[in-house]
Amino acid sequence: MATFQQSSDLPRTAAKRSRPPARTSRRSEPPEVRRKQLISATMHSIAKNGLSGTTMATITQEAGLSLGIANLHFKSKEKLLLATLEAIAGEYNSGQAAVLADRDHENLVHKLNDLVDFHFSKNITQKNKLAVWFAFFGESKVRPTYQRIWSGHDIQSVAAIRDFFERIVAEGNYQTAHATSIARGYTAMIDGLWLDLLIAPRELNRLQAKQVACHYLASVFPNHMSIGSE
Amino acid sequence: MATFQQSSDLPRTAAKRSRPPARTSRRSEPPEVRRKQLISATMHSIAKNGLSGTTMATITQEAGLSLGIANLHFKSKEKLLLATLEAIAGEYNSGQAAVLADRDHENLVHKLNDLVDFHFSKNITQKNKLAVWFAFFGESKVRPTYQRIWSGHDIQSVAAIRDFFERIVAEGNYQTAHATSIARGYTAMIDGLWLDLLIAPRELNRLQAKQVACHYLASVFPNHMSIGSE
Amino acid sequence: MATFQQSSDLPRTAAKRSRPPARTSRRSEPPEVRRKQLISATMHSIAKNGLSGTTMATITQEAGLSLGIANLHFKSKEKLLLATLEAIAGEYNSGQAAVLADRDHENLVHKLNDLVDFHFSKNITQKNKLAVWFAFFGESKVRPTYQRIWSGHDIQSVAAIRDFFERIVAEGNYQTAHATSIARGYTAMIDGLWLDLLIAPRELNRLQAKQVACHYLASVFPNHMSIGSE
Amino acid sequence: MATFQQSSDLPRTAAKRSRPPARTSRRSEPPEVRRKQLISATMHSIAKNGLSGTTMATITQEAGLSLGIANLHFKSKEKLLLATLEAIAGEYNSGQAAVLADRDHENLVHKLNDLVDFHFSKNITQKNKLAVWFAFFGESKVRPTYQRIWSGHDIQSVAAIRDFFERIVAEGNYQTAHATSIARGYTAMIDGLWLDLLIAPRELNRLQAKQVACHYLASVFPNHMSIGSE
DNA sequence: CATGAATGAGTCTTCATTCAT
DNA sequence: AATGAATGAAGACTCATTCAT
Repeated sequence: MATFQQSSDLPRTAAKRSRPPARTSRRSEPPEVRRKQLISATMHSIAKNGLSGTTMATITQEAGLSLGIANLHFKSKEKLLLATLEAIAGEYNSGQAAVLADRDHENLVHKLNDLVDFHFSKNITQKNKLAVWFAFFGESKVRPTYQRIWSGHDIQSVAAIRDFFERIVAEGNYQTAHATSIARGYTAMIDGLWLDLLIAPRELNRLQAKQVACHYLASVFPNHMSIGSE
Repeated sequence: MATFQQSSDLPRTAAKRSRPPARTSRRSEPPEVRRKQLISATMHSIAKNGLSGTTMATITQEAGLSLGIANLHFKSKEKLLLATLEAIAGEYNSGQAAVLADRDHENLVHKLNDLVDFHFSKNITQKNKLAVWFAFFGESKVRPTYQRIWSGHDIQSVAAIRDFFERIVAEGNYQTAHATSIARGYTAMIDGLWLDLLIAPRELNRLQAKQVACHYLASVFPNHMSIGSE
Repeated sequence: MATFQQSSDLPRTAAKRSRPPARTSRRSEPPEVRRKQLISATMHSIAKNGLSGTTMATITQEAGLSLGIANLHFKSKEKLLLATLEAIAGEYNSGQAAVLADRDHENLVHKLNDLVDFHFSKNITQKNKLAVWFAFFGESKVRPTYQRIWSGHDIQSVAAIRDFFERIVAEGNYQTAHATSIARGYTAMIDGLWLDLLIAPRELNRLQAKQVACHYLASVFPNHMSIGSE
Repeated sequence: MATFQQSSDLPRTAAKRSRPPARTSRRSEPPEVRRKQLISATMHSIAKNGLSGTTMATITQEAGLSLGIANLHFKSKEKLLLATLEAIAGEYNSGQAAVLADRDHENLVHKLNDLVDFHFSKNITQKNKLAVWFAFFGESKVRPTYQRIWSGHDIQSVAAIRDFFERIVAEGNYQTAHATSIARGYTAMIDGLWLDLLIAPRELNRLQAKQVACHYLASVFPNHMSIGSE
C-alpha cells in the first residue's frame, strides 16, 4: 500500500494539546514553527468551538501563546484562517497526488485500494481537519477566497480521480463510459461520508465508511475492487 | 410521481425578497405567520451573507420587520436559527416520508425514481436551504442542540431509505445483502452532491447531479433504475 | 455691534459637564439631539484629554451615554471627529460671514470692531473649541479630510477678510495697497493669539489678546481703529 | 547677518532619509549620536505620519535601527517625544538668542532684518520641525510636561523680542509705548504664519510669509523696516 | 550594546438583547 | 403586538514595552 504523510498533526514545540495551555517556549521560535503551531491550534479550536466560536483568544490559548502573536505571524485572523484551510487542502491534494502518481509496473487494483485507504486514513479523517473542512463550506458562498481554495482543490481532485478511473475503465473493459460521472459520485460520496464521520461518529466509524465507499467501487469496478476486500 | 409539499418557500405576507424591504404588514399578524416570515428571512440571509454574516439586523431587514420582533416570537437568535434548521429538516423528512409512504399496488421502480426526483427537486436543492444546511456543520458551539436535529433527520432518513432499499433488494433478487451500506452510500452521495451544487454550481447543475445519483443506483439496482432514465 | 450665535455650547439634555457623568435620559432622544450631545462631548474630551487621549470611552462617558451609541449615530470615531471639526469650522465661518454681511449704510469702523469682537468673543475663544481646532492641525498633514475642511475654512475666511480690508483701504485712502498681505497677517495673528490663549492662558487673557490684534489694526488702519478703542 | 546654526537637520550616521533605511551603523555608536539619530527620525516620522501615526516602529524604521534601541537610549516613547520637542525648542531659542545677542556697534536695522530672516529661515520653517511643533498642541495628556517646554520657549522668546523692540522704540522715537504688545503680536503672527506654511503650503510660501511679517514690522517700525526690504 | 520576537493592556467596532413608548 | 434607540459585553487588532539571546 502506498505510504503518504502520516504527519498526523503539526508538531508543537512544547505546548500540549490538552487543556492546561501552560505558557511555554517563551522565546523566539523560528517563524515557521510558530506558524505551524498556530495553524494547528486553529484547527483544534475550530474542531472544539466551531468556526464562529473560534476567536484569536481561543486559538492563541490553544497554542499556549499570547494574544498578539497571531497578528505578528499572520497579519490578520482572516489570513490565519486561510492559511489553515490551505494547509489542509494542500496536504490533501498532495497526498492524493502521491497515491495516484505513476510508478512503473503499477497495479491498478492496488492503487484503487490505496486511494480508498488514503481517503479514509486516520490522518485525513481526523476530526480536527474535517471540522475545518466543513466549517469553511458554510461560509464559502460569501467568501470568494475560501471558494477559490476549495474550487482549486475540488477540480484538481476530481480531475485526478477521473483520469485514474478512466484507466480502470479501459483496463476492465467496463461497459460504462461514465468515468466522469463515477468520479463525481465517488468524490461526493466521500465528502458525504466525512460529514457523517464528523457529525454522527456514533452512527458510523472510519472503517465502516471505508466499507461503504468500497461497496460503491466494487459495484462499478467489480474486477478491481472486491466487496469486503478490506 | 409522488407529490410532496411544493411549498417552494415560506410565504411572506407582503415583504418582497427584492432589495427595498419596505416596512410592511404593519400590525398584528398571527404569530405563526410572523414565525414563518422570520424563518424564511433567516434562510435568505444565511444564503446571502453566510451564517457568520447573518445578524438579527440582516434577518429582520430581509423580513421587512423591526428588530425587536424576532426576540418577541423567538426568544433569542439561537432559537430562531434552530427553528430555521428544524423547518428545513422537518420539511425534508416529511417530504421524503411522503414519497416512500406505502400506497397499495405501488411500483418500486416508480418509487425509486420519485425518490431521486425528490432529492434533486428544485425545492430541496434551492440555494437558500442548502446554504442553511451546510452553514451549521461548522458550528459546534450550537452543536449539542443542532446535532440532535441533524441526527434525528439522518437516522430517520437513512432508516427509511434502508427499508425501502431492502424491499428493492428483495424484489430484485440482488446478490448484495448490503441494503444498509447502499443506503448510507446513497445518503452520503446526495449530501456530497448538494455540497457541490452549493459550492461549485458552475461545475455541476441540478440535473447532472441527479444523473450521478442515478448512475449509482443503476449500478446497484440494475433492474430498478436504468442509466439515463431521466 | 453685530450679533452672532452666542450658542456658547451645544445643549445637553441632562448630562452635566461636570465629572460625574451620571447615566441620564435613557430613552430615545431625537437623533439630532444625540449628535449634538456627542459632538459637544467630543470637544470636551479633546480639551481635557487631547486628541490622542480621546477615545470612544472618554467621549461617551463625557456625554453620559453608553459606549455603543457613538457608532450608532456616527458610523465611526473618524466620522464623529470630522463632524466635530466641521461643527466648529461651520460655526466660525457663518459667524464671521454674519459679521461681515453687507447691511445698508454700514459703518466700516463699527464693522471692523465687530470683527475683532467676534474673533475674540467668548464663544469663539472657548478652550473646548480652540483645543479641537489645534488638535487637528497636528494631524492635518496626514489626514486629507481634515486638510480639506480646514482649507475650506481658511480660504473662505481669508478671502472674506481681504475683501473687507480692501473696502477699508479704499475708504481710508491708505497708502498700502496690500490688503491681501494685511488679511494674511491678521488671520495669522489671531491664529497665533488663539494658540497663546489655549497654551499659555496665564500669560495672556482674552482681552489682552484682543488689544494686541487691535494694535495691529490700528497701525495699519489708523483711521478705522484707534488704539485702546476697546 | 547674524549666523545661527544652519545644522539643517540632525546628523544621521549613515541612515538615508530616503525610503530604504537599510540597517546601518551596526555596533556601538556613541550614545549621543544614537540619540540624535532617533530624534531626527522622530521628527521625520511625525512629519510623515502625524503624531498619532508615529509609533516606535515607524521611528526606528526611519532611523534604520532596531526596535529595542529607542528604549535603551530614552526610557520610553514619551521621553523620546519630549526630547524631540526640546531639541526643536532649544535650537529655536538659542538661534534667536544668537541673532539678538549684543555685539558692539550693532545696527538695530540689520538686527531686525536678521531676526525676520531667522524666523523664516529654511532651517526653522522646515516641514519636519513645524510638524512636530504643532503636533503637540493637541495633546494635553502630555501637556503638563509639554507646556513647561513650550512656556519656557515662549516666555523667553517673547521677552527677548520685547527687549529688542524696546530698544527699537527708543531709537526710533516711536509714539507707541507698546513694545510688549507688538512683541506679542509679532510672535503670534509668526506662529500663525508657520501654521499656514505647514497646513496650506500652496496658499503661502516661505518668502511670502516673510513679506507679511515685514509688512507688519514696517507699519509699526517704519524707520527700521521698509516694505519690500527683502 | 543591540536585537526583534513576544506580550497583553487598551482601542475601536459589532451586535444580541432590552425596554420605554 | 410592535418598534428601534440604547446598552455593553465580546472580539479583532495595535503597539509600547520587555527580555532572552
